[in-house]
Amino acid sequence: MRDVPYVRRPITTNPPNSPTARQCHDCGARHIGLCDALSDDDIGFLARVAQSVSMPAGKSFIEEGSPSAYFYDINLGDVRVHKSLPDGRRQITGFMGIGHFLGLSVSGTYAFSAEALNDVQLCRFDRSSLLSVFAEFPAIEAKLLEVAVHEMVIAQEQMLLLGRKTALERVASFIDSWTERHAPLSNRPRSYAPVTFLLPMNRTDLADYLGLTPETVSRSFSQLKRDGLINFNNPQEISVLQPHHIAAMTCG
Amino acid sequence: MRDVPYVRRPITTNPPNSPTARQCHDCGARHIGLCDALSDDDIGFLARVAQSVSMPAGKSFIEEGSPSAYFYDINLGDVRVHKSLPDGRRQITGFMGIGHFLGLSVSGTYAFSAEALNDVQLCRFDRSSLLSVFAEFPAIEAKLLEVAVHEMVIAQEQMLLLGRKTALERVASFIDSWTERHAPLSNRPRSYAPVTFLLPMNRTDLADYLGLTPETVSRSFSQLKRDGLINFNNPQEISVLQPHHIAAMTCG
DNA sequence: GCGATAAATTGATCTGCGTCAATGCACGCG
DNA sequence: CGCGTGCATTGACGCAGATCAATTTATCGC
Repeated sequence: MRDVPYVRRPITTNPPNSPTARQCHDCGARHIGLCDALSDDDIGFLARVAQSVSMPAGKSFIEEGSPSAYFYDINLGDVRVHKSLPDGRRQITGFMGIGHFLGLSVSGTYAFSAEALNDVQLCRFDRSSLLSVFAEFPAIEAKLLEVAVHEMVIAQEQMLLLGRKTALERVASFIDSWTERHAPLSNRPRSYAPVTFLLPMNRTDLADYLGLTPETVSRSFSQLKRDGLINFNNPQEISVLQPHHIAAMTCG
Repeated sequence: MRDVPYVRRPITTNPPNSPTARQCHDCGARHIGLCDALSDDDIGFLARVAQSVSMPAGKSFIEEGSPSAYFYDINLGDVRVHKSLPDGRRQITGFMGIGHFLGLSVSGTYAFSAEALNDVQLCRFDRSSLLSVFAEFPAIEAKLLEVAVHEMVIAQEQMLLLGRKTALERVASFIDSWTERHAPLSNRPRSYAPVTFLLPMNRTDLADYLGLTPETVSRSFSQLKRDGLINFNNPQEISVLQPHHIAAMTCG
């Protein structure tokens, strides 16, 4: 535990379940998102101040309004982020996967809630540890800014979707972005080849993400099935038969 | 022009209309937003690499999809930021005022357009200048991250509004946030006192911001008038007669 | 494999907001 | 001062998507 190869200065004692540098090297998020900004040498420092925690499917680990004690980086699994109104209406603001960070806060309390969609492994930093990481690695803070700017671009696209797109366009936009997530155009042997993947969220989650009802999401899926653009082997497993047609329906 | 008091190293020659350090000191945004992160001594550096530019009302100065050559900080006036679909549907993602920054980009092209709502003065940095500012003042980059995180919180609130609020709740939310902008609770003699201010945007802009039509915005305003919660001296000048009632209608 | 349970789908109906159209109102200009 | 132009408001009507309800399908424990 103590023999991490590259410790510049002591910050805190190693928490009991802290990952070793080895663990960081093997981490699913090693070359995605934030950690990609660090060299193999520097990654050891991170291992000193990070705690590895896991969450069972369904577990809520960030509560809107509670003190923002921790900062997280997703190592494995999928997470649902949302805001709620007092009467229970819910808006899911994003589905986060491996390499995404969560929990930065200026106000001192979380502005959103987060739940595990499936079994999730997280890299956890407490507030003070995070500050020491920033102090030691300005590259991390710069990378974080870069990521935040990118999140902002995605948020603006989602506002366009929620404010101005039709139900069918919303569903098509969702399918399109998840097709891209699972099979980037650059990686596809033929750009128009069908792609099959699993959706970690249910129809209600999808509705709360797209500003619709579960019924309307289902009807839109059915229409796309009827038109031969997609197919479902089961409600979780979607086959995008005509990715380019779906992309054309997103309206930008 | 050349005798700015605090130059650490030469970066570029001074552009012809660069503000002097004096100008930075007198700037409307000196103690708002980004520049607030700098000391009086350090602000001179900024003056070396910044250009002061002004835009007439209605002028578009950022075009979605064009190369992100510049970064802006608003010194005076109001700006409308939006994204569009190919068929002309528009979503305004924000109305920015003094001290707001605009134009950070990761991809190299702007993800949104921006127009002056009234006569606007901007502090402009080109890409390379901005990088030199970051290198010289890590505090600016840290502050930028803080601001970006805050923007993200606001964006998530807007997604909640667009996805899940009724027309009346959307309009009330807008009035509430602009009441807060013009007369923060902390500054008000009595928290429930009426507040009057000017709206720099028209009903169509408002509709494109709230995901509604101008007619629905107008009808919602009329209902709030009928209920005695607001009044209009003219379509631009709103009096919020019962700020606490309006706040209660935003539903969070 | 077989029932129990929850989720997804489909159908019927309703409604909030959009659409279309007319009127009101303010400001600028000859 | 009156007229024209553009925005805001108000009214009448229609429809996309919500709501309510029934049916089908997937999953899981036994």
